[in-house]
Amino acid sequence: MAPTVFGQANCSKEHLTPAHKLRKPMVEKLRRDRINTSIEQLKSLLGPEFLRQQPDSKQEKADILEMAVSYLRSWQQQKKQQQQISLTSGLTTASDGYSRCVQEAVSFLSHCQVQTQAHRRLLSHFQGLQVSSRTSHSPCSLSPPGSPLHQVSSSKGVSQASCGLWRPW
DNA sequence: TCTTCTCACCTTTCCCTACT
DNA sequence: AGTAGGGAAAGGTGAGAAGA
Repeated sequence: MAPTVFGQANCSKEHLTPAHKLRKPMVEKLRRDRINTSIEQLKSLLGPEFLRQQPDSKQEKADILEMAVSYLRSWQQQKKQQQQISLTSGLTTASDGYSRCVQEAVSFLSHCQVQTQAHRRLLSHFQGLQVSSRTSHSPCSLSPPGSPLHQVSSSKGVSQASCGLWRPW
């Protein structure tokens, strides 16, 4: 699998330590894995949407990215329309919508019969969010801990994710 | 200045399809 | 059935940007 062409590139490579030469492919592989994992996640998020439009086609990475772009575009348009509507009705901001989501989740979990440890932790987590959302309405409260963005932005190497980018889909 | 990360390019491998 | 051709993905590498 190793490329067979080496040529003049070797000359400028002399200064690299053997450790560095060994590590580079691994680092690059990890990077590609991150890209592929994210594309896979994107694919699973877009899955139903994608299959509805292209039922028989093979899902290539480029297709997934294109679908994500078009989906985000339509989502933004939808969001604009919803903002128009919410201005005329009670809801004024996205954080109102988020608070209502948390409220719904707490209500649902409270009425559930199954009381596993995960269930209880989830419930107390959402209850905590209810309290904090009442006290602070910063834009970052739109990106709850545990949301995809929160997990990604806290991981090493992904620095671009800002708190305003979380999409509730 | 050194290290780390990212991008772009190239080669190789795998898989699918059309053709004989 | 098998083989050639093409596309997609994986993998390796150099170069340059960015950060410590």
